[in-house]
Amino acid sequence: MRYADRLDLQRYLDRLLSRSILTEEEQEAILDLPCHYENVRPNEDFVGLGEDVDQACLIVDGFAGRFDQSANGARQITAIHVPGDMADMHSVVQTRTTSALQALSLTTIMRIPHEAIRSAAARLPALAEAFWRDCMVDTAILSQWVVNVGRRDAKARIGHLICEIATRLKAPMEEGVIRFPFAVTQHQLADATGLTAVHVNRILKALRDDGFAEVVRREVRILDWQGLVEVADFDRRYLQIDVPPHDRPRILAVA
Amino acid sequence: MRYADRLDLQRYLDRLLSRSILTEEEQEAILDLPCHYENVRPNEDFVGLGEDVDQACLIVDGFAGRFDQSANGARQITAIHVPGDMADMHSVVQTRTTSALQALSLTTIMRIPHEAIRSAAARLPALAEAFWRDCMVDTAILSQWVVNVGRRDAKARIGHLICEIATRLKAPMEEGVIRFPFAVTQHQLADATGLTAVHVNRILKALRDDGFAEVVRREVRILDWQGLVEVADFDRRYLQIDVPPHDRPRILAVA
DNA sequence: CGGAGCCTTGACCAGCATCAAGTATGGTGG
DNA sequence: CCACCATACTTGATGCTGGTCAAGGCTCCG
Repeated sequence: MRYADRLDLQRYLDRLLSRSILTEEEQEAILDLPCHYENVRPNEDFVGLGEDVDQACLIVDGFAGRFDQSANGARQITAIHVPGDMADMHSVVQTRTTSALQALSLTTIMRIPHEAIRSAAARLPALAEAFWRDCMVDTAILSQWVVNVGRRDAKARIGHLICEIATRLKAPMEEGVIRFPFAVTQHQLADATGLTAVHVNRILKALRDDGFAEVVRREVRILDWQGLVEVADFDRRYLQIDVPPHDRPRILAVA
Repeated sequence: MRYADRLDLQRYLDRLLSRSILTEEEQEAILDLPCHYENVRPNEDFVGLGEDVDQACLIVDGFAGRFDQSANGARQITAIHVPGDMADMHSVVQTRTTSALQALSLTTIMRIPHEAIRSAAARLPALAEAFWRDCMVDTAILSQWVVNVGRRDAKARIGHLICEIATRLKAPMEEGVIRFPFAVTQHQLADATGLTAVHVNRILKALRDDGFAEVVRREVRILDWQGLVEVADFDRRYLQIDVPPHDRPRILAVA
């Protein structure tokens, strides 16, 4: 498995480079991070709530959810992480977790010791800046989730989530249809949108009947992207994908 | 006004010090930040949506809301900032705003040029770390807001917000009652909790009738803290106030 | 003393939750 | 290859939480 490391880290590096400017040396430091792989079964926590962690997790394959619990037992997913996401980079500066990370489907993760991330960030402060910036994109996404559950009706909530994931995965359109694997249950969709599984089922049916999108066998198919974007009130700018280079600030001058 | 600067910056520094370890030199750099004051009237934006900003805003007095808009015109407040908060420190690494900042009541802010913050962070990387960490606390709060609007009923939502603000303000208890000024309208409370102003009014009445808390003339009075905490499902740990020093990681060794 | 904004209350309604029962689907062991 | 089981999905009936619409009252300020 050792050979795969750099390929998977490269995907994370590409993510960083889409928003930050890094020198050769800085890029190399990312690719040299030590790590080890782990497979996580569906509904299994790989980071617990309230734990002290000393590793960060990169999603290699599958989907992970960030779970926040309310005391009455109701679960709420506050983020969905896709391959290439560093799901808890923030743990580097905040080791005590305030939410749990759970695999939504069979998921492969890479654990990277904080120690290695910290020493790289200390040696090359521009890396710390890139990490910080990436965390803030997650925050912008989270902010939109508050809007989603706070102000949109059920159809728009589900539609918005589908649009968001499709955009983050850069799912391509083929013959007018956007497809991507999305192995999450309707119950998990409900936990992400603040609805019940029964109502999610009805809404998916409505989206299918209206010809917007359908979820069949763990795969999403968007049949009418423009229409879905409209009912979902989706505006991709908050995701900050493809920030033009001249809009990428750098605290430290390029060496 | 020049003399007041350091006092107001000291409040922000105290905030940083409660979660990060900073040397004398680093602390001095915070207190030396240049800034200028500004008064903002209620419902006035002091940072617009989609703008490119080159200053960060510290709340000196009053309350500010972070507004995210959905296309159909429904407003959602995604964060409330209290005095001592740097409301948009994240703009240092992300200059294009994805949400607006608006004064909820008559508010005094301090604008601090990014240029000064960046040069301090570049010279003293531990400051960048402290800023990053503080941003992540805001993210943890945001995450709880998703739970709030997604999974709690109206009474718990309002209760939780009141508990959160009381805790962040460190409002003291006097004769069994916790009081603090909270000059926001019921309409703004509705925007923060994903409810309507009419329903907020009814819920406030219910909280009053139940003897938990009341909002009179722009002041909150919590009569039964334990009871309110219980109906609101409030657990203050996520706010990360008073992190013990040994739980404050530092990427860079103390000089 | 008048007006604007905010608060309050009532009547009615809709979106989503809840409860319940039945149907696919996929994995496992024989 | 099939029988079985667990999990997920589907659908219907019913009701509650919170939205909508409307009208009137309070408070502060000029």
